[in-house]
Amino acid sequence: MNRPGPGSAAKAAPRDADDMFNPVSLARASQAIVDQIRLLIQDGHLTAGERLPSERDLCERFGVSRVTVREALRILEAGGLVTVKVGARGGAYITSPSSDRIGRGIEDYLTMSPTITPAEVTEARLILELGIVPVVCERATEEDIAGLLDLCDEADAAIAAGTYTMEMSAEFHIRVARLAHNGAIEMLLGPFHRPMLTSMKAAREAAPAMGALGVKEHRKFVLAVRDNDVPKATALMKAHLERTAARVQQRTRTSG
Amino acid sequence: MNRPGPGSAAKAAPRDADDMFNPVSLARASQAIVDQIRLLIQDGHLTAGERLPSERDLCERFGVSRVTVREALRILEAGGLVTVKVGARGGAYITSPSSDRIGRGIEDYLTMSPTITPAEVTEARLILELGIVPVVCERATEEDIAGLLDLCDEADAAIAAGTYTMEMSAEFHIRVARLAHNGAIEMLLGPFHRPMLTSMKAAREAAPAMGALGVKEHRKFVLAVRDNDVPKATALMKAHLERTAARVQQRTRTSG
DNA sequence: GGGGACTATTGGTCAGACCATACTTCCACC
DNA sequence: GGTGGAAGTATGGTCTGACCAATAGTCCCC
Repeated sequence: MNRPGPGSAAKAAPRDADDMFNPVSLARASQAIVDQIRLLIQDGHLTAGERLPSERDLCERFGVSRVTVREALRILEAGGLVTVKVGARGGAYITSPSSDRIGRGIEDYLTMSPTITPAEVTEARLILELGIVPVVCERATEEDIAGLLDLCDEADAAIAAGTYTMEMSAEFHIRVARLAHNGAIEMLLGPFHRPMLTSMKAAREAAPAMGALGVKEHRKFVLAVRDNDVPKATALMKAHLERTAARVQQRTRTSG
Repeated sequence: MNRPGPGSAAKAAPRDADDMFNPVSLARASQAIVDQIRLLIQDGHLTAGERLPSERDLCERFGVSRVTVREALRILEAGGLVTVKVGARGGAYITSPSSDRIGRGIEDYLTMSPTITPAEVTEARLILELGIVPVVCERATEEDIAGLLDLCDEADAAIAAGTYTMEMSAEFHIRVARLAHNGAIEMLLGPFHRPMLTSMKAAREAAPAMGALGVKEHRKFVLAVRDNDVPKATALMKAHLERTAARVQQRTRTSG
């Protein structure tokens, strides 16, 4: 492998006037590789399940060292575009981003972006959870309803035993979201629950009786869904979420 | 630095019974570092703007080589948790994930997940865009309305000149989303437009007159928002989006 | 014919080195 | 004394060559 100077490998290497003007390559070689592979995936030249050449192969093809290739793979892996397996027949396999991975990204954003207030997060969640109610009413099956009611029963038992947690409440909402039978919605809504949880845990300890009320509201909502009563179900969910939101807001003193 | 064998640096190194049972460390040292730093950020020990030690410092602290530290930084960078600057006073700075970065992740997911059909994406978009209408009506200022009307004028002119593109349509919807004045919603809704675009571009060429109708609908929607007529604005947007969705569905032959 | 050892492939890591970049300091010159 | 450029320094970006660890396939022996 020719070596035009380690640090300038990512550069244009303006050897002469012939290839002097076309380059404008990125600052980082690894990023350039990521962009290339990313494009190949988007254009369908690489599809899920396919296997990239080995790292040592990619080195030669891209004309960079293994370190650089590996950094590119780490970036792609972090984005959920490939998964890397070790051992013979191992390597980087093209894969579809998973809901979990994207969800964690959204979660990070909701949690740590300074420009987003808890009030905004709550509002966004409200819009999503209310928006799916018609879809949920339309698509919920008998088993779905029964499953939700079982969950309510468990929650009641937990409250009686004093073991009810916010996780169980979140579980209910996640299950409801799943009834929309829409992966995109499930992916968008999932990340909202974990951050909520942390900010609500303390609140619940201050007012443990609220949990019982929450479960009551959950149950009434399920019954409305069973009756296919969209307006009632929407109103119930709205009241439930807004009451919850008020508690969060009370604690976190948001500016919104 | 002691060197217990390169490949086993990430392992538990079960030297004797004393520390034999606590480990269960990750397969990859770089991932372990990512998890550690991630936790520090979440727990507030590292806040946005702070600077991590230099790569060479981190090597010593974690007891790994620079390659490993760098891979960890690439992963964190891909997740938008740090940005790396070069030169003196450079290094890894803790940063909040940007809307763009997360948006691209969502976009990847919507585009490439095999479990998500175009119909689901369309439905999710419908729920979001309809859900924000009340908020938009409530918060839109005079300038906001004027800006949207200007955009409609430009679109009309472009149609007359035959230069109207789907990008301009998407721009309208993005601007509307921004009127919700909610960063979370903007972040969630943004990624929906680019994938739509690609699947709609061809459709428009098949029916160029549709563009004019779309702009008409845009304008009527803006006027409804100006009048604070939530039901009317919602109905208009619903009809507009469903007509668009029908076109997409017609082309992509989704199973949903 | 089946099970275990061997081998090849491939990712994971290390060590040390060099270059490119950007900030800091300081000195010479005006 | 102020200013602009030159040298110094800290830091990321990359390269090289090597070894270890994990895994799948193969082959040999029982």
